[in-house]
Amino acid sequence: MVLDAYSTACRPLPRTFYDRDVVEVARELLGQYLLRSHEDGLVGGRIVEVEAYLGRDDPANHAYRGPTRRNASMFGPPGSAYVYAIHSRWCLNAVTEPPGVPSAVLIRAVEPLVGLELMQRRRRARAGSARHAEWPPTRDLARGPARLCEAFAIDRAFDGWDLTRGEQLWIAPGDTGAARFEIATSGRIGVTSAHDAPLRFYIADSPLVSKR
DNA sequence: CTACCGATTGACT
DNA sequence: GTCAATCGGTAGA
Repeated sequence: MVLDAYSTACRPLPRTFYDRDVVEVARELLGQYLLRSHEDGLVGGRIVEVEAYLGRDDPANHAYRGPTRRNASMFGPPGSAYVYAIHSRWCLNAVTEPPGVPSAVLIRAVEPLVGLELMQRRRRARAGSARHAEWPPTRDLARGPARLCEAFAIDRAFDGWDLTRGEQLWIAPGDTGAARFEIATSGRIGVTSAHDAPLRFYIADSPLVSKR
């Protein structure tokens, strides 16, 4: 029945999902669905690329030197969002492990599935008008952590948001049965320290990851 | 208050 | 592959 399928697909992952080792959560977030409801409409897609930021001894983590105003939500409960700005753009993380442990998973790329037109309108709105009508191509709508936030209308207002509420912004179970896809691993993108730590994970055969 | 820098992107060679 | 726009966060005077 359609409604059953819809409500199942939209039920948020529980807090226990996030209350585990950050690397474990990062790998298991691959294949789950990121959803965003808004008065303008619903957008959603499959998470295909993530990075883990460790709660201890990770110099690339924003919380490495202790709590600040910006990283406060990383110290909050598992299942919270940590949204930060870089170069005038927003990026989304899911906070993991018990409160006080500042670990989080950066969502780096989503395969757009629902609300493609709305995503494109939002992306074009920021980029301005001097562009070809086909821009951006569907595969680029949410490929990259800041593009994804643009397409999903995620900004500072969602810093600290409870992703387990199932409202406005949440993550729902996806197509994650064992052996559905292979997970590839690499160093994290863009970081200036701990560049080689194997903490980036992506769906191996996806053409939608932000870099190869 | 000022100075520096970045978990990025888009344009360009 | 290279490079700069652009601005919030942070550290330090």
